[in-house]
Parts: sequence; C-alpha cells; structure tokens
Amino acid sequence: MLLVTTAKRKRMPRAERERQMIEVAERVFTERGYASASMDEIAELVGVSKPMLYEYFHSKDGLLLACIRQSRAALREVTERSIVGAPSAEDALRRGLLAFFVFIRERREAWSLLRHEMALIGTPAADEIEQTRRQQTDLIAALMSGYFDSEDELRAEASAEFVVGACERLAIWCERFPEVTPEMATGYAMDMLWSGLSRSTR
Amino acid sequence: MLLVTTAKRKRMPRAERERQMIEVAERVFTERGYASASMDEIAELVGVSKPMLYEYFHSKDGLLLACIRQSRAALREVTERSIVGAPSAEDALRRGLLAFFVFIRERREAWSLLRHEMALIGTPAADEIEQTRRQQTDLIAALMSGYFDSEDELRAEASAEFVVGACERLAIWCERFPEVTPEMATGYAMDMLWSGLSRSTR
DNA sequence: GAGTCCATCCTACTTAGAGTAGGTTACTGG
DNA sequence: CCAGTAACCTACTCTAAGTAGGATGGACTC
Repeated sequence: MLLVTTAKRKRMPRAERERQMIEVAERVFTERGYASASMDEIAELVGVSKPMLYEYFHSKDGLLLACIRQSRAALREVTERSIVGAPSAEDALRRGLLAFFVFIRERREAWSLLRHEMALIGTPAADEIEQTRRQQTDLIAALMSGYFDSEDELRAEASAEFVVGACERLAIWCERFPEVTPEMATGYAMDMLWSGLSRSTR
Repeated sequence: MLLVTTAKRKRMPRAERERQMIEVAERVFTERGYASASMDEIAELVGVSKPMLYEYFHSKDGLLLACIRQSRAALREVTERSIVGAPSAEDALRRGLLAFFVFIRERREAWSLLRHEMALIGTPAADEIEQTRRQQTDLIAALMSGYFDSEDELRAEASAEFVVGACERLAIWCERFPEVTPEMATGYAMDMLWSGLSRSTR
C-alpha cells in the first residue's frame, strides 16, 4: 500500500470539482504566469488527471477564461456595492475608485489574473474577454452618461474606457510601491479625473 | 537542380539579417498573435533556418522583445518630435496626444505589437518590458512635473501612469470604431485630462 | 592561386507540454 | 442486486520550442 496518510481521492460532483480546479488554476497561473503554467501541474495539484481538466474547461485558454470571469465578477460586485447610496456623483466616483484600489490590494490573485487577459489576444477566447471587460466599462459609462449630452454616446463610452484604462495602469504602478495606500491612489485618480490638469494654471 | 527562379539565398551581414528578421517577425506576430506564431514559420519566411533566429535573438520571447523595443522607440520618437516648440503646456499635451493617436492608426503593426507586451509577464523578459514602458511614462512625467509641487514626485509619476494607461485603453477602443478620427480621440482625451469631470456640475 | 580562418548558415535531433482516444470504476436509482 | 451513467484514468499523438554539432562561403594573407 502506497497511500499512507493521504485521504483516499474521492469522487466529487462536477460543480464542486470545477470550483476546486478554478481555485488551483488561479493560484498556479498567478504564480508561474500563464505561459509557464502547465496543465499537468494543475491537474496534479487538484489531485486529478489531465483529461478531467479538458472535460470541464475544453482547453488551457478555457481554464484561464473561467478564472478571469470569476475575478471580473468579484471586482464588479465590489465596485457596484460600493457606490449604492452615494449622495453625489462625485462621491460615487470616489467610492468606486476606493473600492477598486482596495480590491487590487486585498485580492492579489484575482487582480493578477485580470492582468493576464492579454495573453488571450489572437485566440478564440478573445471575444469573450472583451465581454468581461465590457462589464466594467458599462458600469462606468452609466455613471458617466450624466456628464455629457445624451446624444454624444460615443464620448461617454470613450470616457469610460479612458477611466478604466487609467485606473488599471495606476493599479499596476501601485504594486511597485507598497507605501501607496488605496486612499492615496484614490486621491491621485480623483484629482486627475475630477479637476483635470487645468486647475493649476500657474 | 532544384532552384529554378529563386534567387540564390545570399549570406548577409548580421545587422542586416537582424533587421530583416524583426521585420518579418513583426508581421507574423501581428497577424497570428504571439502564441500562435511559430518560429519555424518566421524562419521560413525570412528564408533562413530556425537556429539562426536563436543565434540572434536567443528565444521566442527575445524576438518579440526586440520587435517591441523597436516599436516603442518609434512611438517615443514621434511623440517627442510632436511637442517641441509648443507654445504652452496645454498645447504640448494636445500635440502629444494627437501624435499618439495618429501613430496607432498609421503604424498598425507597431501598435498591435505593443499590445502583446502582456504576453511576456511571468517570463525573464518582463523586466525589460517594464523598461520600454518607462520610456513612455518618463516623457509624460517630465511634462507633468510642472503641474505639481516638486516635492510630490510620487504624484507626478502616478499621474503619468494614469495618462498613459488612459490613452492606451482609449486607443484600443478606437480600433473598434473606424469613424473615430485621431482628432476626435484627442478631443475626448484632452477634455478629460485638462478640464476633468467637474466642469459640468449640473 | 592556394591555404586558412571565422562568421554565417544548415540538418537532424531532443524535449516539454497541449490535447485526445478509448477504457475503467464508483455511486445512484430502481 | 443489477443496470446505467457520471466521474475518472492510462497511455498515447503531435506540434513547436530549443539545441548539438557540423558544413560552407568569402575575405584576407602569402
């Protein structure tokens, strides 16, 4: 008998196994990076054979996509909750930003995963990725729409992309400076977004 | 004799061959995407054998990196030239933005390549990538420094990242709308950056 | 022209890892 | 107790990254 203390590998219902696989994959993708992560390793860590991964997620891209979808959903949830009941538009913006910068600090793996999206450009999953991203920008675009003529929808959408891109990049930058708190980051972003550069015309 | 009309494959000095390889690789990476592009194919299109690619660029990552470096340099050159002699800071900003949005429309391949950067996170080349990116933000940061207390260097740097991220994302968005001219994109970005959202406090 | 040196270039491999064919076993409801 | 099926496995194939070791054009001496 080789198995000594190892609890005998049990069968599991699909849903549960799926959750488990995503959990492990999230960790491995984050640690090794998408390209260097191997399906064999993930399978082994889950305690299951490789074909199971393919049965459930169809491809390596598919597995990454599932992880990303989950992280996006979590991020969206957090930001959405943060802005309900904000007394003003300015306040809603500030709260949303803070929620975001807190998220990227506390849910490291989730955020790291979202940065791997780009690994999928040029693959069939690219469209799906665009969808998950839209989730984010649509929320912002809705908030934005109050600021522009309702006809100029293009501008509202552009502005939403602008904000999302700005904050994502700022978030990546923050990782290099642990002393930059979510509050500080929010401050930087808020000043830029709300007041713009013209304020200090000296 | 198998070679009929094919001009006999000539030997070339290293520098020239290198340029040729980068040129081909740029095209292939852009068309197929980084992951789906194969070194064999690139080698064949160059008219050379695979070990030559490795001799010159050491790895697939290395080849991509070389392409990216070149594109970044081109982008930097264009934006830098555009702002010399601008009469005001506002004008410098506008000119720089316009130059950028023109670049991404006219130099499709170069720009597409820059979007593939993320494919390298988690690889040894990641640091180098960060360097090429810094090129861009440093330029902006220098412009920015005039707007903030000289002590608050952190804020200047953050703002530079903010601007770069915002514009990159906006540029990606533009690709989906051919009717959005570089001038319009510049307008959107300029309004957000210069005036901010507070202007329309209704 | 004949010899020699080295940078350019090649053929022919190894290896890692994505993805698959086809069969086996544990649980579930009758 | 006996299907029937969902969960699972072993043992492959195949593509593409990366490499070992050798061949060759051509520039430069003598």
